Amino acid sequence: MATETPPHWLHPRDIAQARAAQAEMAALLVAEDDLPSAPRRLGGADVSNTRFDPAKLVHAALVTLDADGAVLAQASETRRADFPYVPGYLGFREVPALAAAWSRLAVMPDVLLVDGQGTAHPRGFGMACHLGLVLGVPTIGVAKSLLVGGGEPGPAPGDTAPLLWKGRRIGMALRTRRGAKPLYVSIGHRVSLATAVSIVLAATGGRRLPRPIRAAHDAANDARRGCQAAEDLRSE
DNA sequence: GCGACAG
DNA sequence: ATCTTGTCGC
Repeated sequence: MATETPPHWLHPRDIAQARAAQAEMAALLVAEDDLPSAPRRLGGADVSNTRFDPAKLVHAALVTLDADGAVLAQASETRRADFPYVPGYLGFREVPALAAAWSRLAVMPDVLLVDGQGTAHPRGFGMACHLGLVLGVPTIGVAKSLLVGGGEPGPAPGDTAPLLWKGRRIGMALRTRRGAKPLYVSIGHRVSLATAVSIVLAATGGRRLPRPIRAAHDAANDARRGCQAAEDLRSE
């Protein structure tokens, strides 16, 4: 797995090359469990953006939580996005910064929950797959809305419904909280869908989003605000 | 050709 | 993703 990373896997010159890179990478994904058994250290990954930002900065953050949900470590990386936001190619915009942050994370998690799709993607290669493959780490895609496909779970927490697209099961729609929109869980890398759903559900502290995702979101926002504060001081 | 479209 | 207060409901 974690061998070398061809340049175009992180920095394709255009959409055509990005699409080809996704096909190359998708062929290397592992869809079976290849991670420690519980209790596990769960990681979270997310990116924050500033609207109308001419510098096009992406603030990426990673966090590692212990079995009780306490933050054991966190790392963030801010850099200019060298790829635009294009639905279906989010990995090329966010993975480079996340990978940089990963190298500075003091405590490695056993599995990483990524804010975005895994295999619930037009070509079966969402950003959770992208990040997992580049890092060689088990990842789970946790999306708040759909990119492709559909599926409506029952109203009770824990209810699921297959996320179907073109006759294929690409993930699972999961109700994590009554009255809240479902989450769309899919495989990233080195984990099975059943395990992914189990982990996400267990990490929900009565909230809609699993703890690692919330913590990563907070960390990414902190990184963004920190940069904003620095910019403000510079211009005064 | 007409919509849809993770973050 | 981001801009934002109050407000409805458990």
